[in-house]
Order: sequence, then structure tokens, then C-alpha cells
Amino acid sequence: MDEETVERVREVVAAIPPGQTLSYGEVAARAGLRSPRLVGRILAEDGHDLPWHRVLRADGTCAPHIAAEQSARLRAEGVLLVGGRLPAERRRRG
DNA sequence: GCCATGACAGGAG
DNA sequence: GCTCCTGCCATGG
Repeated sequence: MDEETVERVREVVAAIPPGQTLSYGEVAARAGLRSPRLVGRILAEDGHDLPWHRVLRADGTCAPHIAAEQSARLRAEGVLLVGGRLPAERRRRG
């Protein structure tokens, strides 16, 4: 894992404005990664200081492990998850 | 070196 | 709507 790659992802995630969200794929694309899974790995290891809760899956849903935290943090920013997923209008395309 | 797993994505059935 | 398969990269047994 290149530190530069990690920094890229960290910057992209940190650049997500409150109330907005990005998909793992979008973050990966912005960070220059060839796989969104790397985003998940990086966030899991070095994303504890980042607003990782603003990163969701392509469907607008979130992983079961973090679903509770995800929804709670987003709700604190004024984002409501409907049916366990985020409305498409809240998702930033870039 | 091979296989399995993970905060994923897209396509097919 | 859900499940299964494949591609992607890194890590651990």
C-alpha cells in the first residue's frame, strides 16, 4: 500500500462536505484507485480520523457492520436514510 | 505460492 | 427485489 495512495483517498474522503455523500467507487476514481475495495481497506485501517460515514456503497446502502453508526452520523448532519438506504439526490456524482 | 476474506461494483439469471 | 460470479488490490494462514 503506497502512502501516496492512502493520502489520496484520505483527501478525497476528507473533502466530502457535510450532508453530502460519495460512493466507494467515486472515491476510488478520484483517488486514482483501480478498485473500490482499496477504499474500504484504507478507510478500515487509516480512515478512523476521516468522515468515513459520508462514504456509502453504489446503491446508497451501507455495510451491515457500520450501518448503525453510518445512519446515526449522517442523521446528525441532517441526512436521513430511507429504508436503510440514502436517497439518490443526496449522492454526489462529482 | 495458493486460497480465503474484506467498509465494493457491475452484470446476469 | 435477491443471489451468484467476476474483477480488483492487499493481508494472513
